[in-house]
Amino acid sequence: MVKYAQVAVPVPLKDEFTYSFDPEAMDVKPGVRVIVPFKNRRMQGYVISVSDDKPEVEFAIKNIQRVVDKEPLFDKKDYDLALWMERFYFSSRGEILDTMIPGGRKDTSFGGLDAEEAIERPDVVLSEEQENAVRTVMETDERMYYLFGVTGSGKTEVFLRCAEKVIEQGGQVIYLVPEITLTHQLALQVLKRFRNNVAILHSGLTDSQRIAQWRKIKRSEVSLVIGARSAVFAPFANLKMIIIDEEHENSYKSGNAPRYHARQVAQKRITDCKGKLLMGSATPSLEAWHLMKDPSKMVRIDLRNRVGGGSMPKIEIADMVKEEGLFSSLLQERMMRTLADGKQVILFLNRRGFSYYFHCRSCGYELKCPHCDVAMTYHKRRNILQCHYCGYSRKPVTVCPECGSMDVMYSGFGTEQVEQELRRLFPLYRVERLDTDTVSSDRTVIQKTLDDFRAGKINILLGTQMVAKGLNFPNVRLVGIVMADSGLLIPDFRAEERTFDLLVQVSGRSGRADSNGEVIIQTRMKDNPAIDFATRSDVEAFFDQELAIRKETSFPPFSRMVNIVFRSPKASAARECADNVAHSLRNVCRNTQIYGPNECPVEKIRENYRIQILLRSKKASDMLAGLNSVVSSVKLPHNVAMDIDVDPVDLL
DNA sequence: AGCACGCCGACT
DNA sequence: GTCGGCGTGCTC
Repeated sequence: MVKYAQVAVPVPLKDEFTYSFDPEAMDVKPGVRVIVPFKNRRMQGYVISVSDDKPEVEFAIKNIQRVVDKEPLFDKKDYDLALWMERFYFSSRGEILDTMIPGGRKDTSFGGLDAEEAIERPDVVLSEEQENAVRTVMETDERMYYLFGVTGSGKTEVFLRCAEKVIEQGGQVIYLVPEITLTHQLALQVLKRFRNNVAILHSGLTDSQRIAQWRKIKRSEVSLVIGARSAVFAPFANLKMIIIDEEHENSYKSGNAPRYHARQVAQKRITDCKGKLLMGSATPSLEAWHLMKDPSKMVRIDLRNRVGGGSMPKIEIADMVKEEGLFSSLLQERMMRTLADGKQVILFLNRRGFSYYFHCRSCGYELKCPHCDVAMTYHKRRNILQCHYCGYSRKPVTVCPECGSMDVMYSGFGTEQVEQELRRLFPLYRVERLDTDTVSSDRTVIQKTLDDFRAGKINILLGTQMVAKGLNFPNVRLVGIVMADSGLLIPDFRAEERTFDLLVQVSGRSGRADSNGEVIIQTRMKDNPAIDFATRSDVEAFFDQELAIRKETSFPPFSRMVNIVFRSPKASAARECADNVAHSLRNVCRNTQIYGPNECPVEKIRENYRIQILLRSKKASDMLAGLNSVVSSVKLPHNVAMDIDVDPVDLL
C-alpha cells in the first residue's frame, strides 16, 4: 500500500509538494517533520495532510526518505496561524513553519542562564498601585491591557502575579521579553517562582533542547513559557494570556522573512483563543499609545511610582554646539563629583568602534565599504577598518586611496574612542566598556562585567544599547548620554520616537535607589522635541504631540505602510522590476499612496543594489488586496529578489 | 532560495 | 579544444 502526503518545504514558493510513503514502513501524520528529496537535494519539510488516493498529477511523485518526529509538532490550529501569517506577511507557509517551529533555522534568543544561580528573594509585598493593576487585569473582561509605568515601577511583579492567577485558573501563559540581557535576571526570577512549570526558550539551547521544550509545551507539561520574539508561537492548547514586556522594543519585529511582529501575532492568537493580551512599557509604541486612547480597545493602567523608593532623576542638557571634545565641562564636573562620592557612572553611546568616517580634505573622497554603501568604522585596538553591515574589514589607510593626499581626516567617534578618553581623564578609576566588540569573543563577558559593576569593582561603565535597557544598579547616580543626536539624523518617520524611547530608558538607569539621580544629555539639537520632552521627563506630552503629528501627516498608526525592497547585484535589473511592480500597483491599488521606486537609504548591501517602493494607505484592505494581486502575478528575473515588509519598523 | 543546465568568451 | 561566466527553469 502507498499513501500520499502534502508537504511544505522552507523555500519561498507558495506550493505544497506531494510525496508518497509506505504506511507500513513509516508513521507519517500531519504535523511531523520529514526528510524529502527536493530537486537534487534533501530538505526538511512539514507534513500538512495525508491521503490514501493517488493525486492525478503529471509529475513523478518521490518518496519520503525519513520521518523525523514520532509525535506531531503542530496541529490544525498552529497551521491556521501559519496560513494567517502567509496572507498577512506575504511569505510562504514553508518558511513560516520553519520560523514557528524550533529546529528550523533562525530566531529565538536570550543570554544563557544557570538554574543554580537563582537568587533567593523574599516575598515581595505589592504596592497599592500594583495590587490595583493586578485586580484590573484579572477582574475585568477586556481583551488588551497596557501597564504604563515609569522604569522601576514594578511592572514585572504585576506581570508575574497575573501569570500566576491565570495558571491557577488552569490557563497557560506566554511571557515575551526583548532579546537582551535583562532577561537573564528575569529568567532567574521566573525560574525560581514557577520551577518546573515553566519552559524557557533562550539562545543557549541547542536545536534538540529547543524541540524538547516545544514538546513539553505541546503536551501541556508546563503552563508558562518565557522567551524572545518567536516564543509567541509556543503551541499551548489552552492559551489564556500573552504578556509582552517592553512592548515598544523593535526586536519584536523580525528583520527577515517572514517579517512578522510578535505583537501582531500575539493579538491574533489572543483574539482566537479569547484570552488576554497584557503589555507594558515606560515608553509605549505609538501604536499602543493610540489604542489606549480608546479604553474599549485597550485598557490603560498607570504605575506612577518607583517601588524601590528612588525617584525620577534630574535631567540636564549639555549644549555641544558650545563645547569642544567628547565631554562637556558639565558632564566632566558631574562625573568627578559622582566618583568622588563613591557613586557609579553609566555612559551611553549608540555607536561602537573608534571613529566611523574617513574623509579626504584634498579631493573629498569618502572611504566606503567596497561591498556596501556604508562608511567603514575604524577599530583602534584591532587596528582595522570594518563595515558594520557585511563584516568586511581592511587595513586602515593613512593617505587618500583616491588622490594620495595625506590631508585626510577620521571623524565621528564611537565607544572605543570614548573609552580611551575616559581612561585619560579618569586614570584613578576603573572604566569598562560593554558593546558587541568586547562581548562577541566570549558570551560570559557581559555577565562578568555586570557582576563586577554591581559589586562596585567598576566605577564607570560605558556602552551601547547593552547598558541602556533594564539594568538596575542601586549605586548608579549619574547617567551620561554622550551623543543624543545620532538617531535623529536618520531619514525615518520613527526617528524621534526611537530617540525619545532611548533617552527615557537610559535615563531610567539613574537613581534607582536614592533620590538624587542625575542624567546629562549631550546634544547639538537641544530644541528637538524628542530631546526637549525627554529632558522634562514628560512622556505623555511627547507621545501626545508625536501622535498629533502622525495624524496630521497620515503616518502610522493613522495609516498602514508596506515597504517593498528589490535587491540585485545589477542595479538596472532591480530598477526595472521595481518600475514594473510600481506600475502595476498604481493600476490596481485603490486609496493607496505609492512612493518611488527610489534608492533605499542604504543603496547597496553585500553587493546588492536596493530599490524600494513605499505604500501607504488609510484603507489597508484596499492596499493589501492590490498588493496581493500584483504579488501573485509578478514574475521576477532570477537575479532580483523582492522583500515585502508589512508595517515596517524601519525603512533602511 | 538553491542548484543544474546551457550557451558564449579567452586561455592552457 | 576546455574552463567558466551567469541567464533561465524547476523543485512533488
